[in-house]
Amino acid sequence: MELYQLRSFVAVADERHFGRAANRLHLSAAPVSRAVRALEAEIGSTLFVRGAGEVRLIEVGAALHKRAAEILRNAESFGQYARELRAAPRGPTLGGTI
Amino acid sequence: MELYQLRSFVAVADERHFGRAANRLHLSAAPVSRAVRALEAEIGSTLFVRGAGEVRLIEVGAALHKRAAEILRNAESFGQYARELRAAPRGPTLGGTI
DNA sequence: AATGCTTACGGGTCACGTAATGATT
DNA sequence: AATCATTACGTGACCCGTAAGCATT
Repeated sequence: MELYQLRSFVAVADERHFGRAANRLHLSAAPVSRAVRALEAEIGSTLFVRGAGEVRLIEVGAALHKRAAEILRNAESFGQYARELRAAPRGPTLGGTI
Repeated sequence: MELYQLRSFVAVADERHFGRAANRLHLSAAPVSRAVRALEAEIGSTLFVRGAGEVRLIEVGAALHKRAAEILRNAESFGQYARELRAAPRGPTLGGTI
């Protein structure tokens, strides 16, 4: 499992549409579909029902959506925090000079 | 930023040694070094001091280590939770039949 | 000289985009 | 017919391992 798969999963879950999810990720629809398929294969269960002109989360997918979104938020927060620390890299190295 | 980079970062931080981190990840030392280097480049700051026969986290690295480990734990938990849900996929689809 | 991190190099995997296909309205 | 997800196909990026380089002890 990799973050790019979770990004596609969450984007589709939010947009309820593979095309819009792809636009949001600056990708074409094909890799988004593949990423979700790969995640579903790894999990062993589908996450969406595709049909009726709508993409909808099934129960398993809805439960995992919250967790996936949390992981992505943490990952984004990680990068943001890192940049903040870089802006203020005051203080000695851990354990003193090496 | 991708999970494989965080895996290398956390492994090196835990082991304080690129070689042992590589063994733990079933990789050679080279890709571990590259993954950490890439993360450091993306962040804009080094994370370790290499030298004196020891690898040690600097302050920035220590702060990010905790966050990175948490992300990896969440990612692992995600997979585990997914398998649990697959084992008991009872219940209707969200919003009823499509 | 020995240990260990890093960089160079070549190869194989895989994620991407375009285009064709299938399914549904 | 139109829309949309999926699959096929070729290409480019990139991650990996091996090997050479460099620093420190």
